[in-house]
Amino acid sequence: MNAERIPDIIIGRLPVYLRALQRLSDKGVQTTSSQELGEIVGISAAQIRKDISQFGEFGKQGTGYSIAFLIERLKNILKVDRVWDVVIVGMGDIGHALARYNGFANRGFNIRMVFDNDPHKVGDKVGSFEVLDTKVMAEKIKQNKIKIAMLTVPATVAQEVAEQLVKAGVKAILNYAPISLNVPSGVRVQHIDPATHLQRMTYYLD
Amino acid sequence: MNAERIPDIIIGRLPVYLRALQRLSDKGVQTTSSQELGEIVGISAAQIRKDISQFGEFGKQGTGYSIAFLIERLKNILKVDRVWDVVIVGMGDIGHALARYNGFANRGFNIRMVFDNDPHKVGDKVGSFEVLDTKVMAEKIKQNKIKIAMLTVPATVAQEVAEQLVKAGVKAILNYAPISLNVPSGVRVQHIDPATHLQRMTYYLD
DNA sequence: CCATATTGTGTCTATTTGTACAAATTATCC
DNA sequence: GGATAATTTGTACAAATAGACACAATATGG
Repeated sequence: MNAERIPDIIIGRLPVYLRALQRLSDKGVQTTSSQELGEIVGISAAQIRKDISQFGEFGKQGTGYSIAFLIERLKNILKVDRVWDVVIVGMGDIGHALARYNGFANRGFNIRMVFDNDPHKVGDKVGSFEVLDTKVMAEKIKQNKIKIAMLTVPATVAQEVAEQLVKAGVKAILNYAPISLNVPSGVRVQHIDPATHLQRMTYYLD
Repeated sequence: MNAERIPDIIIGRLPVYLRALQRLSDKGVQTTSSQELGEIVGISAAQIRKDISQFGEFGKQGTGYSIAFLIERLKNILKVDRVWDVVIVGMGDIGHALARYNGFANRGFNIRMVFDNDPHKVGDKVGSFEVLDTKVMAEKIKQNKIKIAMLTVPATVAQEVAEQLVKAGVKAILNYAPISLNVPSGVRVQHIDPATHLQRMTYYLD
């Protein structure tokens, strides 16, 4: 294992490899090559070999990679060989969809609690969760030492809520609000904004 | 205007700048600087100046950038100075949320039709849309010359549906299914997968 | 008219990707 | 069963891309 700092761009590709490998594994495939994996995820074989080799020699010349082993290593590297508790803040349509999504469990995440500030929603059931009041959010997050939040509140309050989350100890925010969040260093943010993603593609259309 | 090919990494930042500028504009601000914009979006001022200057000299030394003008230029560059028709395929929770989301209209996109293959859903109303049968999807897309689709179907059928979309003339797909889509060159794909985004952050947590 | 602000860009440095190949493994052939 | 061909990794090296830095040139404001 190389002790040097790994560039974030490589870290960003690992979950994509992992997802493809898990899919292969589910189909019963035992072994793959950088070539095959590259074709699946649309990345050059050399790139994949180089990315993986940052963390050790996981492959075998002539044979390729054991899928089960590589999955195990990637999960360990990405720290998803454990289960992370996650909260969702904002029970609008997107919050609803995320709360009911069953794709988190086998990828290292457990939705633990969901919050909203609307008195009409607090107490409602969404999926298997009872909506909790944002007033008790900081307290609950601290109590349960939760480090990850998905933020699905309106843009107007997103920055403010993000600050509450950070203050309560959250270190990673998946932000669905269409604004750039400002957070202290040490806190990671990923942005999901469909319009932004679409605008990134229209440049290439006629 | 520079005629050279612009790197995709720069194109990817422009929608983020645009979003921040529109937010400033909504607040009534007239002028900004690379410095200020950089603080908002978390990118260095030099980077922003260089990105913008790829397309022309839009700023003024000593003063900064006229927000209205810069918005206009960025919209033009990203080709969102027009309105793009978009279809949504898959009326599960995420499809529902997108169909009812009102954040597309003022960012260059008009949801035109929504599809599902479930006979129980076809004919239902979702937001202001009547759910159409996937059987007529290719035909409708061709008829209306639609170039952009949001794909919110289960992973098991996502590749297959993507191929139908491409065959019908779609050139840009926003993919919510947790798989890497394989599409011909000339077709753009952006992936939105919350678990993948979360896994990109857990690496940095303790 | 001087102090301050701010752009656009040339230069340098760092990062990222591509290419090629030795080394190791497996498959095939006779 | 031994020789040969085909795979495939990990990495050294080269090329390409991206980002940081610095500053001349220009604008504004008292």
